[in-house]
Amino acid sequence: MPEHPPAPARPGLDFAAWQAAGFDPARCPVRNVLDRIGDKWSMLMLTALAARHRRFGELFRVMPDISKRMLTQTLRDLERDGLVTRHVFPTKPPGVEYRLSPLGQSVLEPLSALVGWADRHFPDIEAARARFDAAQTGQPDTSLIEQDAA
Amino acid sequence: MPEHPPAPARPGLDFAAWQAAGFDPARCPVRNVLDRIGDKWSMLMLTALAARHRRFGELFRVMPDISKRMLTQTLRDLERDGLVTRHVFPTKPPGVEYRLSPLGQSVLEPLSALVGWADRHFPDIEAARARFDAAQTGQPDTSLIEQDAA
DNA sequence: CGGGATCCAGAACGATACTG
DNA sequence: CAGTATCGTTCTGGATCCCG
Repeated sequence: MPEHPPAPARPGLDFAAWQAAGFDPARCPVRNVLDRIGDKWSMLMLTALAARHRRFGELFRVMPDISKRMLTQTLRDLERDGLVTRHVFPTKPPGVEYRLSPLGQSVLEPLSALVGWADRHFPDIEAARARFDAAQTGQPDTSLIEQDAA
Repeated sequence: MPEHPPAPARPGLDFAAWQAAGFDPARCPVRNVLDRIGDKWSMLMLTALAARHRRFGELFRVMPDISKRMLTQTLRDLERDGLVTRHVFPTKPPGVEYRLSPLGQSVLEPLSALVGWADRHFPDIEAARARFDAAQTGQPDTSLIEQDAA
């Protein structure tokens, strides 16, 4: 395999125009959204709430290794961003239920695309990591040095 | 049940089956992938390389507020995972060029879906944040307390 | 049961200086 | 030009205790 062309500018992607427009580092939507769902638990939380609403305690069973602190905080943050709604039942021991809002439902679609990609290509990534790490401990493998500049 | 249905289990989403299968917390593909592109710069880096390959110095211009350290580290991590490839030209001052690998190209599609969602719904999120923060500083707004348990 | 408050360890990140 | 090395800071998240 010689090498892939210098990036064919795939159709349907407006990345070029998007980032060439010169974004403001601070109020970039991608930053804002990624800072939310990019943390350790938010994405898992959204998938946990995708099928149906859950009680606080239920979420512990679904997410085995989360701490109570992070469970609360993640839910608060998602609630603040309008992705989940909180419903309190003033019963004997109080019960609290969390649901995805319509906005939260709408993020499931792009999210499922990413999850699907992760599932399909995770073996590739693991293989790439193994190759890379092996190349570091062994000889540097200079086979991909180019011969001429652009 | 008078309120909106308990999550209609949207078509095309296998979240229920996926997370109900009882994932292993450690080797969960989502965790692994999110730990990579979920950091501060990886996603921006991928979009910067989407249109065409770039030199190291070019990436500074595209990403105004990244530090040299993080630029290097992010590129290394992406290279390790096989998403970008590194091409060295042994010219007078050495030149290094970064490209998306085929694997890296393939992630642009789910990524663009997420970026598109972020762009479209960012106003909604900002509005939700404003509402939430206003409710905290003002009176707690108990209007959404339910009247009966499940 | 469903939290909040506090403390602390480690990871992520930025700034700076030095190198081939 | 394209990094590496080191340091210091900030941020994240886990543990623990307390409360209605």
